[in-house]
Amino acid sequence: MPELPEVEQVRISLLPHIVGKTIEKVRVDLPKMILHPDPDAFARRLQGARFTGVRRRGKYLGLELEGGDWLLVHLRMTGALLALPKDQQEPPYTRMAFFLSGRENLYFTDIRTFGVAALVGEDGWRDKGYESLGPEPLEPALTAEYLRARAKGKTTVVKGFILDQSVIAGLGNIYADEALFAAGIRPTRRVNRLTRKEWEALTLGVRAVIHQGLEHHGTTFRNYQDADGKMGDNSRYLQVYHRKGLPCRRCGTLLKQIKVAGRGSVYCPHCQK
DNA sequence: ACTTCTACCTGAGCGC
DNA sequence: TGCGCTCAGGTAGAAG
Repeated sequence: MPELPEVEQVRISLLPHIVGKTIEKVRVDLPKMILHPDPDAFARRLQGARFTGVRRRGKYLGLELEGGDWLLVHLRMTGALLALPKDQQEPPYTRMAFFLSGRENLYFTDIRTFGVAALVGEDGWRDKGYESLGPEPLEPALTAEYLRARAKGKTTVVKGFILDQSVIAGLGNIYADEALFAAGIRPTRRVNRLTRKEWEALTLGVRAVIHQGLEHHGTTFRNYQDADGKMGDNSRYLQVYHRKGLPCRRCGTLLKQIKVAGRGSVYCPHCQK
């Protein structure tokens, strides 16, 4: 569920709860979510470790540990990291619990169980998805020229292209639709048919919608919440996502929803060409 | 190599 | 109320 702005909000809200805290014990309830090492070694190696920071890359979180190891986390569709007082009941759908020094514990909850975690350290293990991430939307490396070059020789639809995490890190279905609306480009357009001008508009659109999402602490529709259980308020500012059949905020035309690259996609038939 | 489809899960919302 | 169906903010791997 969470895309870049939501994951960034999780990162920020997590910091005061875990930095400086020691992991006294780890309980893994859903072994398949641990990518590396095996769940027993995972829990054992984390025991006694201390959190020193939290970083984000695309939709991945890196929970940094003293000594250089770090915990790679991807929330996928419905994952959440929640910090709660020890005397409070564990949240529903808890898949993993970190019992910390101090007054709180950290819970990895996940309804659909797609979320994953891994311990990354000296043993050289790498996560493929993480390693192949493209540039961050707000970094200077994301330019129209870069996108055009990456699209060279491809014929795929632009919606699928910008959802590809190796092209741009962090866009998901919401912000992809929003970026395409901002750029005036239909999600079904083929990347080999986009003009330079459109690549420019798309680059600006991606930056703008991600920036806006960050400002509003992310978008919440159903499951997403930050480490304090708070919701983002960006949904109020969305132009197309979840607005099928409603009038375009720019021109009044009724917004359409179609399936593109396997994902529900909303667009304005008048504003997007 | 590229593109599209399917699977992985659970729950919410819809029509009947 | 309840059943069956579709859809959901993601991505890896298979199939074409």
